[in-house]
Amino acid sequence: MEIKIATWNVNSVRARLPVIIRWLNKEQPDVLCMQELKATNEQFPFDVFENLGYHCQVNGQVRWNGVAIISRLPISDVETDLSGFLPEQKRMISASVHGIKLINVYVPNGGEVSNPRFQEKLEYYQVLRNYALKFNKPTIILGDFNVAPNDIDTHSPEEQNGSICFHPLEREEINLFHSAGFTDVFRKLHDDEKAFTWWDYRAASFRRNRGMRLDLVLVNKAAENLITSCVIDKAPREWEKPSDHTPVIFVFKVSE
DNA sequence: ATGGCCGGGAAGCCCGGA
Repeated sequence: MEIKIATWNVNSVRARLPVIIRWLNKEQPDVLCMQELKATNEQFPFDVFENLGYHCQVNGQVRWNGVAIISRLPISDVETDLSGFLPEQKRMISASVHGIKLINVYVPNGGEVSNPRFQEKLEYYQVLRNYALKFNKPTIILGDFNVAPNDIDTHSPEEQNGSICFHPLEREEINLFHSAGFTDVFRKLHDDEKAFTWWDYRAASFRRNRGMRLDLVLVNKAAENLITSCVIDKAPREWEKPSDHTPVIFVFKVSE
């Protein structure tokens, strides 16, 4: 049996609802992890997704942030507390689906490198890593990491080096995930493909393909060899009223 | 060749995003 899982920063679940529905109908994922809901739990359109056959687990807040897991398979062991870190910012929801631990994250952007929020962003990676290491089962951290890990993951590495989402200190945090046993599965399966998941709304960035690969799927050793594919679906970035991010889809093979 | 956006909540602007 194969489970099709996706991650997508939708940039407002309410503004994006027609695009999300169209995409679910096209791709038929078993699980979709969403970030940047920009909605409270009360504002989340449960009925729409439930009518499409999805159970919904939501960690929302007013105006900013917010994450959700929707799944056609049963969801259990839901957690929304990331070790007590930044409790007022709803950026994480984890759950078990068919024996797999999914940790859905929206890492802080950090503002500018000079901003105090940048240090908070660096700390977020460390807290997330320690949180992920506590699960003794196939574990997948997926979502918007707000960093392009390497030169190949951004449009102009020389010009962007040191700026937000491509700072050496941020990229080093991704290396520390690797040291902790987590593999960037898209990069493992496509070692020389320059592919992006985000393009700025401004400056015709999508048409000029000035993007970054900010949305990652990191898997531990117990999960690594069970993933048979991982692709970036650029299609919904071309649709009317798109998110500035596009989905990353992977397939997980399970027994029975 | 170049680059001028988008969303929410409160209010007719501001903050945040990356």
